[in-house]
Amino acid sequence: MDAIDRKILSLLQENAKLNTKEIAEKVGLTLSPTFERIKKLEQQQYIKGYVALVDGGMLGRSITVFCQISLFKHSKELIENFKKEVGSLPEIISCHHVSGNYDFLLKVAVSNMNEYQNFVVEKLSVIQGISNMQSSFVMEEIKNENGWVW
Amino acid sequence: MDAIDRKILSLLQENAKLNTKEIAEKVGLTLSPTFERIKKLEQQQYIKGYVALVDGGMLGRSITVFCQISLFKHSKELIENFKKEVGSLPEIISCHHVSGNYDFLLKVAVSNMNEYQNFVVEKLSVIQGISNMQSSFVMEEIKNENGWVW
DNA sequence: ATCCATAACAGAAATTTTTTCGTTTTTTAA
DNA sequence: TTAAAAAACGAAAAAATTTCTGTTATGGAT
Repeated sequence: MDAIDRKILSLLQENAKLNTKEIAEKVGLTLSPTFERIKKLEQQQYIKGYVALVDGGMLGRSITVFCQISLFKHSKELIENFKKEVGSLPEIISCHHVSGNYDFLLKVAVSNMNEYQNFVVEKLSVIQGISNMQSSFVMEEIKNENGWVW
Repeated sequence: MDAIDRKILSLLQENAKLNTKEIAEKVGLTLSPTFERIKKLEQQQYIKGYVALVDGGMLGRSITVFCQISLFKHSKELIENFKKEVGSLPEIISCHHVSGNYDFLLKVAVSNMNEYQNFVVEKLSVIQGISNMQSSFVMEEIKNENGWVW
């Protein structure tokens, strides 16, 4: 893992459709060593996978909400249960267990308010152990990198 | 945009390395129409791009923090300035302008506490207009989909 | 029922990309 | 300084993808 490897990661996390030749040019190597480096980065799992970025808005998934969740108490049982439920709800884009004023931060995406209400009332609030919930509606996405290399 | 297109999006957002042949099999079409559909989805920007998912932890980017930011007042000038500054800070993975108890939610990734302190003191707090800041450290990432199709 | 437009099909050709391999260069350590 | 290891190189092959045909099927509208 040297500077060239990082450069390769940085390029691929921007645009995974770059082919080996193009990457080779950009990092200043020829095809073969570049190819070997990429394969190695994949094998070693520096690269976890390749995905297409889909425009949620174009599919009508236009409302995004961040929900702060607090549990009654921090028992292992409640936490494990909460994690399990989160995994099964497709409306939940991301979920982080955090320290601080609340316990979990959810990012939720739905098509409309009705769907959001339904999500909260029927799916989220029925999870046991939740003591408090606070929603912040996203008005604008200013930045959303998926990159970790720069 | 029909059910087959959505299936294609769903497959590609999981794994962009699937080739046309494999996708064709999974959606029950042959190569040519599948190929045309994918190209169309790209042209119409349902697919915004293809990226490699890089393991931040393996690169030492091991601390993730969510920061809630409040501004003194919601003037256009302050907001525009804040957005501009956010764009130039690579530690900020994402930034959303939200409604509710605070104005902006940042996701920040750094290598260690020292770097975080430096980020807060030297880069974030110097942005004009910030009245309040609250940090929540991520203890566990329970879910982090980049998908919008299911 | 028939026509039209759209979508799917099958196959082949052209192009590009990936992969491999032997050789050369560079780096590292003794 | 020299020997061993690692990395880079260049070229060729193998494989896969893209692109292009012309044909057939499907679905709606008249």
